[in-house]
Amino acid sequence: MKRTIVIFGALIVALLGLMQLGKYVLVRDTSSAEWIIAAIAVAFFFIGILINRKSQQAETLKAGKASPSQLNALGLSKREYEVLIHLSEGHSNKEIADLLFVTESTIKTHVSNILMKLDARRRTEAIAKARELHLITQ
Amino acid sequence: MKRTIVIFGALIVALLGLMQLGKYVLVRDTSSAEWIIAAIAVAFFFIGILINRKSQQAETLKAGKASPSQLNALGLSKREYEVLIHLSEGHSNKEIADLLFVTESTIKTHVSNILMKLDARRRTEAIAKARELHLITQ
DNA sequence: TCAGATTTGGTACTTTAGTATGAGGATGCT
DNA sequence: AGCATCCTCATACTAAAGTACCAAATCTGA
Repeated sequence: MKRTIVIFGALIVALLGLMQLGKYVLVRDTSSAEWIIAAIAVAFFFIGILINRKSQQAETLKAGKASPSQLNALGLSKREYEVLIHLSEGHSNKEIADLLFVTESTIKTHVSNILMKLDARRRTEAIAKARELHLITQ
Repeated sequence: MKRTIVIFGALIVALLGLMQLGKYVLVRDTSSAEWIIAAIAVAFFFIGILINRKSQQAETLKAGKASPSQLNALGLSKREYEVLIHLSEGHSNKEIADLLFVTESTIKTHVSNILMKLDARRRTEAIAKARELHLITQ
């Protein structure tokens, strides 16, 4: 999260720098100014998507209702809990990977760790145990 | 998804329009050009957030859709329902087979039928849907 | 700032799950 | 008795899941 702020700050600085550059370019060549503005617009468009994506991941965590102490007792990390939630929703490893913007490999690692920590041999057993422990609501 | 493309296209057109406007403004006053660029950047930043949020809302909608319950309506047989219960308890096909004194083959057939009738692609998805339909308690 | 935990990702396998298809016996309804 | 449905089981695959190790980049708490 800290890194996001740093990156965003750097982008602001970069934008200001571009503006200083623009002072000399814009007055001379109007057609190239169009491209610079377009680039800035597109860049910020995607930055908006990225930042929003980050914050929505945080919301997903808050949505699940498990106390940090509970997770701590089991040794489940934040990310692992997040995967566990998607698991209980019936998603495949590939689907979870796409939802969290990582590879299927990563999800397999997380799932393996979840199974170990919940002492389960299958994802369905992990879901059942998580429900018993009230890690999952509904 | 089509609408997203249309919206994005409209934004591009709007950007081009702004540029045409910029041709007359920028060349005259350089300091105001900075503000225009900043405004465009900020605007696209939030547009990025909005579009991203729209697409995520659509996914959420698809996920939550409950249809009329009861076994009969779904066409689930008694035996299939029995298997479904064991499924939700986290048992493997082999374990369920032993619990019900039949072969794993038989359980596979039952599970396949359950998946078809619940319109699920995985046992975990079937469990999630069965829970939504209150076929499974707790 | 440094160690330990977390997150991510890969390769190479083994094991379960799930699909498609067919088929015989049991059951219930008319 | 006849027909539909259910339950059972099998074979032969394909597709996911899961295991075991390893490795590197990040984060976090002292």
